[in-house]
Amino acid sequence: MHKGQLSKVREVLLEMKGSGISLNRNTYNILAHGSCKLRWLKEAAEVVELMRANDMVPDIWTYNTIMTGLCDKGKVKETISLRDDMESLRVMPDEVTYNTLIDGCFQWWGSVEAFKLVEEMKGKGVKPNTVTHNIMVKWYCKEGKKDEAGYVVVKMVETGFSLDCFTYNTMINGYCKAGNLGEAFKMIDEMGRKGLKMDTFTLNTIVHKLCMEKLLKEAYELTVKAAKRGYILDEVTYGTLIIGYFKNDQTNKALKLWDEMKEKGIIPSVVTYNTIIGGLCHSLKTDQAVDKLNELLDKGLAPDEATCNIIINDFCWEGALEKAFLFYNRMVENSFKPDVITCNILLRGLCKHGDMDYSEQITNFCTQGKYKEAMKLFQELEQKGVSLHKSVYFKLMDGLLKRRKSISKASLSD
DNA sequence: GTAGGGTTAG
Repeated sequence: MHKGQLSKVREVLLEMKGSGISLNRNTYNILAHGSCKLRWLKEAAEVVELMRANDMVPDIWTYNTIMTGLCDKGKVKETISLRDDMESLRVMPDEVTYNTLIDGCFQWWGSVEAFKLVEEMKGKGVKPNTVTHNIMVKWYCKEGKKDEAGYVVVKMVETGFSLDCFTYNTMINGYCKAGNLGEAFKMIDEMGRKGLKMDTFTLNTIVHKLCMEKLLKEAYELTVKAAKRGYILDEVTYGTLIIGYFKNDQTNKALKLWDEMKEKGIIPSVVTYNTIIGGLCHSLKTDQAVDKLNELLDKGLAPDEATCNIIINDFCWEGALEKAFLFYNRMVENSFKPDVITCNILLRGLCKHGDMDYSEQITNFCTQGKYKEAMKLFQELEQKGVSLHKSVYFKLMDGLLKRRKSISKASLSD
């Protein structure tokens, strides 16, 4: 559904309600779902208010849907307070509620808080299921804690849960990221022995690892073989290969794959557009990158944070810092949310030009994880009226972001 | 009509 269409749906529904036609719960839930998919969180929250104003109790689907939208955007606090709301209406959180919350918590707040939620879940008699375990395996893998991930898997089997494709793909990805391709292939064998067929996710994980190892020919041939055997290649498969070829300066092959993908009728999403735009920038083919950016816009797709970061990075790389900041500021005005990557891109650009005396000291503190000391020095210098290089702000923000502290837009645009 | 796996930017 397009944004315009959903607006229309909302309009008509509100009109119907206004003329006394009552809407049922499903109608509201579909509206909540559509709003979340478009990341219209305010509108999604309004659905609950609307339901309550019409003496209708939102159900578990309403809440779970909205909570997923909130967690995706990092609004964990709001999600938790929604959990309290639902409980007070006697809509009891279920496995889906907790799994959503736990995964969001791992992503935005870190594992300590996430595990508290796992305990809370158990305490309330909601039993962790395969999905809960898969979430834990995923985050242990991301944190490089192989043993802990393995322990969760053992525990899973012991408690009677069978491993599914998600579990295997998570572990295969974990092994690939840890540089252990051999173990990843062993997992694929094990999948087969257990009667689980590897899928496009498995394939893409392996293709990505091969590309990272510069084994482009092997990666490509694997996809050809897989396609012949009936596996579906999707935009991620192509995107992965395209990046691989760009990074190894085989621009023509990358562009050929882009065409091949489109010939197959695969419609690239914004992420895949980002890969081609980034690749073309990397190959100094800025004009062609702009063409692809325009194509993205023509298709009615919205550029995202990564698109902005890619463009800012390209300006910085060319040494066009003014353009980079001009673009950055314009985008911030247009609701672009800079993240730690934006900070690093600009920092790297600025470091090439600025006076690094104090910034180096603060950077050192940050590198050592001594954010308190870094902040103290920063404040002292500020009080003394020492004008600090912009990069210092970015480095500090980087540190603060890494500690998962929230950061205000105001302090970023200083 | 709700939760978990794979691609991009430093």
